[in-house]
Amino acid sequence: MSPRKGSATRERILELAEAAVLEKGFAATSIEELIVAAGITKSGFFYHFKDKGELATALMQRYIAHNDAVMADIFARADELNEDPLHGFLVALKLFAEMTADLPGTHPGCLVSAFCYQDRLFSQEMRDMMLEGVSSWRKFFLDRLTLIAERHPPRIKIELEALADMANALVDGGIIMSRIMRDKNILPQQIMLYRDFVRTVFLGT
Amino acid sequence: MSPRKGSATRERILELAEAAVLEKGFAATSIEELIVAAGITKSGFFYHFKDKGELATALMQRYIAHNDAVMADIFARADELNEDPLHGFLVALKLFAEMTADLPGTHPGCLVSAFCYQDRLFSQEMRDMMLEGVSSWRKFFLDRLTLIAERHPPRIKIELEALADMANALVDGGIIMSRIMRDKNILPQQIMLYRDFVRTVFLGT
DNA sequence: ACGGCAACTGTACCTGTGGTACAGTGCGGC
DNA sequence: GCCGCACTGTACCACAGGTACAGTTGCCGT
Repeated sequence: MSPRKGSATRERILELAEAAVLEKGFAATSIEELIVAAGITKSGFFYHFKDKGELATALMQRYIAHNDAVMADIFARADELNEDPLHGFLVALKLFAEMTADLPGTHPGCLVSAFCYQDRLFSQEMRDMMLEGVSSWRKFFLDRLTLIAERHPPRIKIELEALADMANALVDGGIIMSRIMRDKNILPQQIMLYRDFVRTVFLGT
Repeated sequence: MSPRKGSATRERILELAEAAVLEKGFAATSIEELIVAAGITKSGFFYHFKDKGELATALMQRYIAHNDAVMADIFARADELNEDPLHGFLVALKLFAEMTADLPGTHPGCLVSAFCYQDRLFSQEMRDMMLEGVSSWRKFFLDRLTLIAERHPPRIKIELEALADMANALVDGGIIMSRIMRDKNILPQQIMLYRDFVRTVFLGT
């Protein structure tokens, strides 16, 4: 998208904006504060983004790409150490839980959750991106669960699609709970509970 | 037309506001549109709420109270039919899942989730109310799970507090997934999955 | 060395939303 | 008949988002 040598400014704005949006919400994040923090002018901002909606779109694009990369990395590391897809999955979930537990404060938040209750503020493109992102995460988990189910027949009747969605739901829900209860342990705890459930489904109690 | 004392208007504003806020977000809901829909003037609005923040607070108060009532009702109905606390819990979860499945469209949404990513917009009072509400839901589930664990020793090592939080996380996460995927079945599915997990924890596979 | 273009700055001005201030009004109950 | 609740009407303000557009700066290829 930027064929030229980089506008580091654009990236800096996105970085600042993501932190601000996750901390206090999109509407409460003013362009004014972003340009002050980034050390540019209003004109400079609108040079990079034609309006606030375009900032949101860019933010989501970046977020989904980054998230995909982090996920892929965790699962790759876990799989290196494991033959069995189930054990690889369980290790990955543990790594993920540890990663979120090791964050200095509570998890910064999920942009998708942050935007989903205000999506009328944004374009259709935004909604499609969110759908795309979540669908790809679902597919990622579903593929993995399907592979696992081949080797380890589920001990209870279960929809693998729903079990895949559960990971997403529990992470987003866990972040929300962490924020509201001001307790950073809730998210890693919920991830470990999901892990317990998956293990139980495929290995029994 | 019996516009008795006590302001029906205030309630009408809250009703309209809740629907609008859940549909498109708090920031995207203007006072202007609310007063047009409610058939009052701006002055009328500010007679009832000193500012938009107070509307938010009233909205949350109402939401939590309503939610508590619905929950209490479901569990009361489920318990009427069951001696065993576990079976009562499982029946209640099924009733809850059916209730959400029977909604005409997707679930209208959870105000707590909707507000949690923009809580800097609101007062400390707001954040305390949300904490209070979620804490009481946690306690509600935890008390129940504790009762269950006395009769049915858990088959796997598990923190009952985390299992209680899981219900909240999964509902909020499930609603978010339903919205993003535009699939009203995800929420009831996730509730049933939680039910499967609880059953498995206390009864085994 | 020079022209061109990306990446800005500066100034001016407009709109919508939230919010304040306060005087006035209709009507139901005592 | 008059008190006061639940409003209406008018006027006015601040600020965020946004438009418009002319000007500036510095790196890049030729």
